[in-house]
Amino acid sequence: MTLNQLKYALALQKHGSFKKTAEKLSLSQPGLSLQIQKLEDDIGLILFDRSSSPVKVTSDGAVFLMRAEEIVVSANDLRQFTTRHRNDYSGRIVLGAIPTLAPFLIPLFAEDLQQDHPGLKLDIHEMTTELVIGGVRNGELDAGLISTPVNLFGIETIPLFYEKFYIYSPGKNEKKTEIRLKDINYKKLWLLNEGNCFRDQVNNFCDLKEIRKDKDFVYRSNSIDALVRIVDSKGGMTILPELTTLSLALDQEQNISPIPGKAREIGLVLRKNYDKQRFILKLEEYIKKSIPKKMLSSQGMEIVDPGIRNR
Amino acid sequence: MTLNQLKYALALQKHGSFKKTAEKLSLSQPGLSLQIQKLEDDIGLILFDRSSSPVKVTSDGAVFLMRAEEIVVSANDLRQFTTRHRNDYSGRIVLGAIPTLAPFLIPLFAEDLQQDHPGLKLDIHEMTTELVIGGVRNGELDAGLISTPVNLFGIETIPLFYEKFYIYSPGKNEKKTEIRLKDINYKKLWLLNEGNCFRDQVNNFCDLKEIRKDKDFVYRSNSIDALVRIVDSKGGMTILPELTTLSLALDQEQNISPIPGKAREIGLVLRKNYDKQRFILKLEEYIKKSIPKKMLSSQGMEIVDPGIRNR
DNA sequence: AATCATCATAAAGAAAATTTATTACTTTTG
DNA sequence: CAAAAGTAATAAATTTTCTTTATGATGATT
Repeated sequence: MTLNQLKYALALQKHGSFKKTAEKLSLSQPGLSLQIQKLEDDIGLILFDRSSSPVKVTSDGAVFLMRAEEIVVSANDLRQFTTRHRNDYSGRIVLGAIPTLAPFLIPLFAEDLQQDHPGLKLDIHEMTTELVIGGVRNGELDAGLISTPVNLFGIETIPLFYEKFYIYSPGKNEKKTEIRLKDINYKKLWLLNEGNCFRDQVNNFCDLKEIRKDKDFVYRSNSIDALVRIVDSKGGMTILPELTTLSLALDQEQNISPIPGKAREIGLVLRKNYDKQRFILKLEEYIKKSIPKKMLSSQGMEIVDPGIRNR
Repeated sequence: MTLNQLKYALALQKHGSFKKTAEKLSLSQPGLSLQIQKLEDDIGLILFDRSSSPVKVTSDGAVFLMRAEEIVVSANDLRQFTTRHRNDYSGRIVLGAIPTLAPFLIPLFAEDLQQDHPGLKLDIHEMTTELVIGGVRNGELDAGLISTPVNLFGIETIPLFYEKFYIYSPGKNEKKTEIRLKDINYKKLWLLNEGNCFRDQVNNFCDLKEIRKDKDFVYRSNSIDALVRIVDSKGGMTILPELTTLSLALDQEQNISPIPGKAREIGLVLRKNYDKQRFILKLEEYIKKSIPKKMLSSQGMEIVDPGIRNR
């Protein structure tokens, strides 16, 4: 007794002829005939009296088909429900994101996403990479936005886009072209607090040991914005990820120059086989839609390792 | 989305592990895995989170499976209903039967049938073959008990058993062995009224033209019993079908001798593909059960044609 | 780290559904 | 009454689907 057999029998009841019904079902006449026979055989009752034309439902058949119809209707309802539900993203996504990314990325897509899916609540927490991963692991977070690659047990990564590194140094900047790493004046370099993976990544291509520990002014921050403000007022330079530069004021934009050949990868992390995977894929879609297209590929640049140790 | 897939998914929800569930379903683990994947693919929702052990139902899955369960339960109910209904023979069967058969056959099985199926009402009408066939054709009768074979459009025949012919002639019967046809004394032969197929059949092997029309006593009857009673009182002889002889009194049994090599076939007739076929098959079962076993086969005897003209 | 357990994937095999061709009945028509 | 037409059943072949065996990947346990 299969759902199809029930559907066939109901159609036959409705149309009254094997031939016509088979056509309606886009099925051959023997195909229908055989399935009806199989059903009758299975349930041990004769459903149709084929002697008359149109085919007549037997008394047994009438009772059976009444109940069969309920089942088929329920099944159709359920199918409808799934297609509706498939496009329904009502719910809450709790997201962890690193501070060098969140304030610049979230505004790019949050508006559109909420417009298209009003039922979807985004709950975003700024935190370090380590905390993001911990949160994803223990289920406090539905997903994380961090610099990848990571290779951890039970964690799945979806790469999103690639950010070049920029030097920000205001004032008398002679050549607005690409700057070479050796041009960096470590004595005047301001960087994020330790614990930020962005600082670790910078350490991959700058020798931060050169930074003088005996500066007369120290400012510890996890915020890129704060850093820029410091540089603007006190001079010197800092290093910015690409997304940051998109929201700079016009006069500030004068002060940036790209560091060639290197980029960090930004990705979504989540538990493997995750419950709300469907939601996260929707998130991915909207993030990618909001990012400048050229940032979606690494364009052959070296991906700077975020230095997340395994396990 | 098939009933089986829904059943599988529900079982998986219940048991929490693909391996265990597959065992319970007597299915291989990949078999189950594949079917679940197919279902998820079909409905476009992920039902199970395989990352944890035991496997966990997703939020989407929980809603889906709740509704799926209703469907599966309904389907199981329907199946139960059919098996119960299959053994339920409540209803009425309207049966036409020829007078040379009905009074001797019906008592043999009616008791048992009604005992086993108290809901079944037998409604039996004695009538000629012609009327039986007409009644079956136009639906007034559910089936008929007549002497077969018949070969008529829209009429199906189920052969039941074979009756030998007996000569009944009381008194000074010398040889109780088989009698030869030429021994028949036509002047003393009593027969049924015209219109009875039994008379027609006798006509097949006796020359009824020999019967004197100018008898001084004429008795027209459709009843075998009446005939026997006449013969008992007035002498002479008659011809009886085999079933009749089963209910003769002991002293009457002395008076019978079989006519060798000839028999009439008794069968059920009904409309082809008939609504209540199931009931008729049950009837067949009980009739055959009640008849002496040797009568169930024709044993190489010539089947005397009941002379039913086609169409 | 090595073993164990569980699920996914691939390929082969078995079973079921479906199709085309044909036959058997009836009904309709000439 | 016979020939033609229409409808469903049956047979055989084909396609599709389900299921199994074998294997690989991943995460938990020791």
